[in-house]
Amino acid sequence: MDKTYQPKNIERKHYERWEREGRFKPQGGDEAFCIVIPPPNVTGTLHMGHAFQDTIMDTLTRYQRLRGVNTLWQHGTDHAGIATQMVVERQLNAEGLSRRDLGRDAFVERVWDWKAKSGGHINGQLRRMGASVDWSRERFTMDDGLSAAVRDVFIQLHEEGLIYRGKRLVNWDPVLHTALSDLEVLSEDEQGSLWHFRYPLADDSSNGDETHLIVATTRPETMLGDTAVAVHPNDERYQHLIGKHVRLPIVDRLIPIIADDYVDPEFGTGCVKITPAHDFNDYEIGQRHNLPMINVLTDDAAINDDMPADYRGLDRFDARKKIVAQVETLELLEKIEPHTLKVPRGDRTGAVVEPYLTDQWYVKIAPLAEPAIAAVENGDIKFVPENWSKTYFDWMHKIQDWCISRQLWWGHRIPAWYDDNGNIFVGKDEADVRAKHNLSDDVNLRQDDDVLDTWFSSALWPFSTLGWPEKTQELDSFYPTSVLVTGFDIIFFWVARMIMFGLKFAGDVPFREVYIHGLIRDQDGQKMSKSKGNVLDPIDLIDGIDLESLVAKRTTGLMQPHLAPRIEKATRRQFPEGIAEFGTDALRFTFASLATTGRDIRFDLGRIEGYRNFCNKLWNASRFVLSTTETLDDNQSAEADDSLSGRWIRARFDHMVATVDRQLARYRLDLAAQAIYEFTWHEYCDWYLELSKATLYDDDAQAHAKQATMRTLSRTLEGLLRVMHPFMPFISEEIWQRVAPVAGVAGDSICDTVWPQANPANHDPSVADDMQWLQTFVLGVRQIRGEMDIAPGKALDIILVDASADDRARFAANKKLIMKLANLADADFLPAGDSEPPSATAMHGEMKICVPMAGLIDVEREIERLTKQLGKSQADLAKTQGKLSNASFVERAPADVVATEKQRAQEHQQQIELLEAQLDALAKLESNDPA
RNA sequence: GGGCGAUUAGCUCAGGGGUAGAGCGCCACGUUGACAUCGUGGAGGUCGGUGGUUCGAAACCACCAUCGCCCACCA
Repeated sequence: MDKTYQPKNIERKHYERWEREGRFKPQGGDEAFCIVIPPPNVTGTLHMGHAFQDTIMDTLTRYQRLRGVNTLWQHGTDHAGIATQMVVERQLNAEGLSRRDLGRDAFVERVWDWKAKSGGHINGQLRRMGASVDWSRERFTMDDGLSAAVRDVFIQLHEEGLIYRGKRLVNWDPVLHTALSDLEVLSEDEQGSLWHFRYPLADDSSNGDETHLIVATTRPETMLGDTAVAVHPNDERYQHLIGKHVRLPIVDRLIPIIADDYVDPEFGTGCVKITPAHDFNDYEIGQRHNLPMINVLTDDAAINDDMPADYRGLDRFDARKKIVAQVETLELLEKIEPHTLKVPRGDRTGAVVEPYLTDQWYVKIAPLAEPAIAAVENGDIKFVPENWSKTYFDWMHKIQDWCISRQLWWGHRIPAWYDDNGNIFVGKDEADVRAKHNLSDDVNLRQDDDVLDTWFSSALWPFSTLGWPEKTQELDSFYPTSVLVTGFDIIFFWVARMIMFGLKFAGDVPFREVYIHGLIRDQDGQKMSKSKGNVLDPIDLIDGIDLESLVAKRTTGLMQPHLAPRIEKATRRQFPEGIAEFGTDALRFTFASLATTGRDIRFDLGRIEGYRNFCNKLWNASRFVLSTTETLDDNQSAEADDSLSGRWIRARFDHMVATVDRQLARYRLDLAAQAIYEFTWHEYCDWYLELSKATLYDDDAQAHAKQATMRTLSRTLEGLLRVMHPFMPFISEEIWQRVAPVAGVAGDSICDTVWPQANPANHDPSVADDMQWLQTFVLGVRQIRGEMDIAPGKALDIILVDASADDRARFAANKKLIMKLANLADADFLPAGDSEPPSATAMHGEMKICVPMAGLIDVEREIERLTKQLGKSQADLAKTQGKLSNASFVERAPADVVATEKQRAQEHQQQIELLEAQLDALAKLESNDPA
């Protein structure tokens, strides 16, 4: 083995072999475990969020697989309608073409080409992450099977009246020329203005003094479509005007003054212009009052040809300026106030979205939402952490009908056909429609141009990927799936819709649990984004990247090129040496360690470096184990190490495994990882491995003792590798293949092993006590050494004073171990009657471990050291006595707590006496010292 | 306007009614036969604030402060 851990030498070969040997396929077993991957966009690349999420899913999957459970991690990709179409359109634009130049069929073909060309990229990256998805079952949302599922669902919902077509106000993206669902619209505060316009009262409505009403608006250009002015029904100022009319400026149309509760009399002037075709509230008011709806815009959000000639074809924002100017010219501009308002933008294009009147398809959601709410309420589905269910409920309880049609070309085309009279027929295809409705061939049919929202097919993912609507073996075995691992950002987009559709079509919940993880942010808590230039590529963390390449990567292809210098500067400051190669296992272990219950996760490079070091530690411990084995005979026949340390490490191993089991069951990968780290470094390496040297390097030790030590050393490591494997698949496999033969375990791959089971025989409290005694002894000597700056290489002579029979027995039993770990040259009990030499002292219960000073130790420093300890003991005693002197504590606290406290007081008291005596002796020594 | 979360060591974060934990960083010593991507020892926190519950609160409750996120139609 190399002296240092080199991840790049080991990762690919193992993955290729696992995949070749089909190790990720379901392998039987009565119990089943299934995760469906949240399908990444087919043309996407792996980002930190994916890498994190995939690590969690892979760890859970490999864990279950090792446990002998029939395990499937179902993989696939999403066609991502809008995102993919935009990518390809951008390419076309670069060639000076638009999708309309190509036409629909050619364009869609071109997207398929693009998918074929770049669709595999993220799969390659998933392999680098070690993801053990079953590649043989990979699906794509536009596969034939999945598309058929989409059609079936659409048809059934339509037949049940749960899908309908209607002319409604929708969120219109004027760049993409498509409707968006509410969820695809993001509203941010932006600085705008509130324009106050005077709307003159109609002649018969004014009464001398009163000549106009003042309305306030943030969207002046929509006034062209105003069909009323509304006031609050109880607003005294305007009572007398309700039912009268104003004359709409510019357009010169008479519009009524109506009364509606919606109006807040406190805001602005208490008069609201009503534009039913361009505002969601106004739309509802328009419905209530039977107002006409006047559309003023085109698909591009320019003023349409029904409007006054001066405005036709003007972009909405140019029209706004012109309207304001004209209103001012007409002396109807009361004032302009600065105003902060929410501006709705499309989540993909960033374009300001317009409420726009169009024909769209909708899912009637309430009947689907009801059982979906119940499933979470009654515990059929559990959110982890639990409080996300509240977020889910909040949204589900006020859920609106879902607009599912998109005016795109890339996606599942809506299976609806129209005849020349506008009748709608829904079916699998044209032939099916004709057959179902007895339409003869001379009836002209035209398929709906729209495609479905991508999330419509995503909603079917847990069952469509398993073969639905066919009744497959996979559905039978794996549905409902075990757990969905996802971020909170798509609870509404995806999780809720899967629950609704799963219950409706697959007859059960799609998953038993939903594990919601946090979002990966950068080290400052900023969201990672290209425009901020703070993106880390998981693959760069695995392979490393030099500074120049990193700078180039972060500064090319920016939407706002002017940010490049700033990004470059920040990157050079943060990564003066570029990014080192950490390897997949270190990255995965970092993600596991960060997988806490919080929402945000700051990705700190220090952590991954630490876990790379951890890998190296494991690597070298394994080198030690293997190199030692070489020098020994075959140890297969040897009994396990039955000494104190051997029994102790086995007990600690069991304890660690139990912790990992417990924490994985509750998705606390961080605590599971911590238990592995702690055991590996601080128990196995720091103690057992060092203790083993006392036997292995001891010329006097019996051969069978060495064999036994060797056996426990190698078997513990082998078991540890199995526990590590779900977290760090590569390094565990690499080392396992070398260690397994030594540990007497057969198999070609660590994937063939089974998860370790605790052995109750390993639990012996006396072992823990004895080991604790040994550790305290060694630590006592080390502390003197450390605080006195005695070189670690200097072997010490010590004298043990006031040792009890117990101490003597324990010392005798473990003398060689202690001598080795504390690096002692000699250790003797003080003969009865002798007085102890001047020493630095460690208290071990009632026993004193004395390091004679002779030439080594400074009296003053020892006094200082013990005084510090004394102070601490005194403070502790005071605290304990404070409690014990409190009558109600003694009376009301549980007996065992009081007993513990009493014992503590006694121990502190004893420590204090010993320390005081020792300090006394040192003080005398010092005063006698002529120096 | 509703809802959720956070506030613990210099930094990143666990924990949780019974004497405050980890990793990184820091200080000192050290190249002893797995590992300097290391070893040994050490320093460092009145657990955001104020009240309350309790024998006991960093933990539970209330309020407050600061920060963050989600949802919502105030023109």
